[in-house]
Amino acid sequence: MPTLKPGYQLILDNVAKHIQLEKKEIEYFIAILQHKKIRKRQYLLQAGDICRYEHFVIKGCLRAYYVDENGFDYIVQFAVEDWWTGDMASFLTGTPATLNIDALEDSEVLMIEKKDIDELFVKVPKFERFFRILMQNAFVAQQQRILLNLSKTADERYLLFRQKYPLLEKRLPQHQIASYLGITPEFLSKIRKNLSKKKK
Amino acid sequence: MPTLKPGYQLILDNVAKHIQLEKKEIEYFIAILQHKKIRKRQYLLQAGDICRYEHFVIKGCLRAYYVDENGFDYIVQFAVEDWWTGDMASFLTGTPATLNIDALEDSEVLMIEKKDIDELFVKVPKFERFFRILMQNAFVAQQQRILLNLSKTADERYLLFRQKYPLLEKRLPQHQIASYLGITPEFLSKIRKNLSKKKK
DNA sequence: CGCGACGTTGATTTGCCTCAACGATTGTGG
DNA sequence: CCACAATCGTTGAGGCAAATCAACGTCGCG
Repeated sequence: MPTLKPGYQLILDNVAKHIQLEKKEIEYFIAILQHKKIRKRQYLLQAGDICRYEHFVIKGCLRAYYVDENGFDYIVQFAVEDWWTGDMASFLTGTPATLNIDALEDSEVLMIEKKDIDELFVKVPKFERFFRILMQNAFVAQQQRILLNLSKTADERYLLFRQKYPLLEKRLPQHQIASYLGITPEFLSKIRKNLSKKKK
Repeated sequence: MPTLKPGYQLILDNVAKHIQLEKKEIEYFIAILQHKKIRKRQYLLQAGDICRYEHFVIKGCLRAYYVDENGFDYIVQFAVEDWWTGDMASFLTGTPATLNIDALEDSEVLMIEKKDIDELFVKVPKFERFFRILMQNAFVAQQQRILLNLSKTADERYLLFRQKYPLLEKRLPQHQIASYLGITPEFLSKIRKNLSKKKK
């Protein structure tokens, strides 16, 4: 096989974690991928638009977030290299997105259009399995997050976040983490101050 | 076709919402279902055990919940007729469950064992699609719940819960709803008092 | 340079919890 | 069938976690 551009290798490896593809299937899959670069602060999706793609990040970092009526935003997901993102509700039903997705760094994604995925499911049913497994894992992770939000205090959640995503913790501005944890940036600052005190 | 017991018709209708089955496939599917009755207060699954089944509720009402180190419990899901439940993390990985599931009313479920589901996916690949869609919908619902927990106050969440699940709101004891919403029963009581005041 | 993004700190307020006491209802064993 | 306990909801006093608001320091960058 000719060597692929690095991003494409990343998505093939991602797929290969759950299903094995034939050469022909790989070619077909690669052919429906669309490559896109997004500059820092640029939108990949805006609330109100219809989300017609699933996105796989091959470079950089994105955030998916909801903006409430008062203009506050709440991050539902970060997506760095090797992660999938999108507004699933909008994608599935074709209704306007409630989420915004934008880039926190200059980024690149591979996108699959809905009609191509639907066709992919028919032509290569193994992908039904792949996305089922993807969704199951996401489901478990989200359930975990719901439980943490219900049962833990802010500093516990922050510590667990650091533990689970040490790389993200270093890579992201603090106020983005605060938004993900559901607390104010000021309060996160105070939490960190307390923690550094305790360490001594 | 001979008429089926009512619970079986319910699950077939549930499946039929997303995939169409041949007669043979229906028979095969029905054959792997296991029927079980659970009395009120009885466990369907206890934390620490391994969850080997997916459960479909055909009668009654169950709750899936996590108990923290201090003995407080947090409800992650209610399941009434026509809903699926289980501890997905345990089911997928074969590790001990972190969730408990028990019956809030005398209930009945149809269960599918993991090995039978795995075989089902191979013999009737359409079920990959079915569970993919099921998971996608669950994913969207959970994401919604995360957003509500992050962005809304307790009374807003309560009102939205009533709006979304009016039947559950009538059927469940208040303190179970409080646990689902992530507030204390006392505080829910005060919320309700305020709301009834405002209505006048 | 100057401005905007980011983080910190302190004073004050508030949403929700804790604890305790008290009815109402349910259910259960004697 | 009654007595008593357990479950469920309500109410109030007090406390704490986290939000709000405002001021200020520090970068990085156009």
